Formats: sequence, C-alpha cells, structure tokens
Amino acid sequence: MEGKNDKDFIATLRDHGLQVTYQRLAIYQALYYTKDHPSAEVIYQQVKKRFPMISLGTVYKTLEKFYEVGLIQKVSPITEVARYDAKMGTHHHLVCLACQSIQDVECVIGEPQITVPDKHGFQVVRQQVVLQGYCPACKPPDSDPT
Amino acid sequence: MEGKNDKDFIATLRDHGLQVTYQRLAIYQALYYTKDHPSAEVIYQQVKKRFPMISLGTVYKTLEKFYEVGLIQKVSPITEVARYDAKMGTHHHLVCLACQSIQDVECVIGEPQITVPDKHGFQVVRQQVVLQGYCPACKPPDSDPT
DNA sequence: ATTCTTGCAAACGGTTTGCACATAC
DNA sequence: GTATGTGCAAACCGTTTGCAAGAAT
Repeated sequence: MEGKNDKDFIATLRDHGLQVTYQRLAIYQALYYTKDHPSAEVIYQQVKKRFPMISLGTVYKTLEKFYEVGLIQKVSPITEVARYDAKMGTHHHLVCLACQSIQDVECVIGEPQITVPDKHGFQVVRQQVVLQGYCPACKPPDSDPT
Repeated sequence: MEGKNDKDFIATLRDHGLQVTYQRLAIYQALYYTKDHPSAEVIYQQVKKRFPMISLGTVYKTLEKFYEVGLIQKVSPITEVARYDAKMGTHHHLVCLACQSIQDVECVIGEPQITVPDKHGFQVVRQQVVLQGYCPACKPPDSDPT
C-alpha cells in the first residue's frame, strides 16, 4: 500500500497482457490506493481530477478489461451498481444497508466447510459472501422490522 | 408446495398487511410455485398468461412491496438483474455463470463460524453466500483462464 | 504500419415514477 | 368514501456499443 512507483504499476499491467496507457495507469492506481470499493462512476470522478479529458466510457471499458484479465475483482452486492476492488484473493464483504459502504472481511468464513453436495453436480468456480448490515457509523433505522 | 388454495394465499398476504388483489395473488403464486428464481420480467410473462392485462410496472411494484414486508426474498448476484425467491429463511445460491440459473443450497455453510470481529463494529442483519460456477447442464467454456 | 485504446454520443435494458382510473376495504 | 393499487408511458440511470481519431507497440 505504500512504496509502489509507476514502474511497478506498469509492470503489473504488462504482466497481465495489457497495453499500458496513462488512463489505465490512473484507473488502476486509483483503485489500488483506496479501501473503498468504488463504482465506475466514482473512479471516473477520481481520475478526472488528474486527467480531466478522460471519459466515463473508458473507465467502464478499462475496469471490465482489468476484470477479464484477473487484475481486479468485481463486487455486485444486492440491489446495487457494480463495485470494484483491487484486492485479489478470496475475501468477503460487509455491505452497509444504510450508507452502501463496503468493508473487507479478512478471515471470517472457513472455506473448507463450503462443500456443495455432489448431487447438485455443480462446479464451483468462486464464492462470494455478502454480509449485509450496518456499519459503525450508521445505526439501524430504529430496528429492522423484519 | 402442494395443497395450498387461494384462501391460504390470501391469508398470507393479509398476514403481511397487504391489501389483496388478484394481481398480487397471481404474482405471489407464480413465485411460490417455481423453484427458479425468476426476474420481474419472467414473472410478468408468467402471470400475463392468466391475466393478459397486467402491466410490468405492477409486477415491479408488487415484488418490491412483497420484499418490503418480508414476504419474499430478493437475490441479486453478480452482474445481474434482480431475481426473486419465495423461499424465506436463510439459504444460499448456486449461480451458473453460463446459463444464469440459480439453485438453492440447503445447508452448506455452517452459520456459526461467521463471526465478524468486533473491531469492525458491524452489525450483521443478513448474509448471503453466492457460489458461482457451472451447473450440470453447462460445461465450463473450456477451462477458466484465471 | 498495424493493432489496440480512447472519447464521444447514441442506444440499451432493467427499473422507477407520475398520474388518471379502478379497486379493495 | 377514502386509501390503496393498477396500467400506461415517459423518465431514469448504470452500462454497453459503434465509430472515427489517437496512441502504443
């Protein structure tokens, strides 16, 4: 999270078979240096500060490409727009029902116990756990009338 | 799943504080009697067979209302339109990356081990586990080039 | 020089909204 | 009779697409 320079980022992009442009660099860095799980729109706003001529379409295309080559993750919790995450590797998310913020959960669920019964015949490629609730900053509305 | 008559469904709607209309009845029954997790559009097509004059907008409003009062669940896995589920209670989903079908997983994940560290200060209201992969009918494209 | 990427703007698709009419209670 | 729900159509918003100009290799 700290001492990475442009050269490292460029290498990372190249390693993933990507042509390097300053837009891609900016987008990846923006994503890399945040712990939020920003949407395309948010990333766009962020990157636009440095490169005002960048277009939203490019951000969409770029994020999708990053996702395709396995450079970033894509998170789409319940009822929401796509949110992205530069942190790779299996981890899960706490999604605040009030403010829509997303936090990572480091090590909460023991992977092994997720064993899909064979009768399903389902081949699991990846799993995603979404915990919905309220973050410290957001108190429950009054109490969930479920 | 078998011997429920209209009266039962009406009672269920009333129990949830809902005014009863034949549209609501039809929508809820359509959802209740399927194991798919249909989208609003699919439910609309289904219900339209019996009530050709029903509108898609009504289906959206109705499903959202059902969800609000806790009559149905809402599932929105990665990169997809909202899908609904009349099966209440905690359970999780297998989502096919190829054909987008959704199957329920009965008892796969042990709930207890999901313990969010207190330091997060996050109050979990509900959790949802999405297992993405390929259903028996759909073979992997060739092999996931992740 | 060729291929891939960008920017722009228009199209798209699912969902929401506003409003007049109809229905449930 | 009053509040609520319905149907329709337009609006909305996130995302995708087509294409000509520009940049990377």
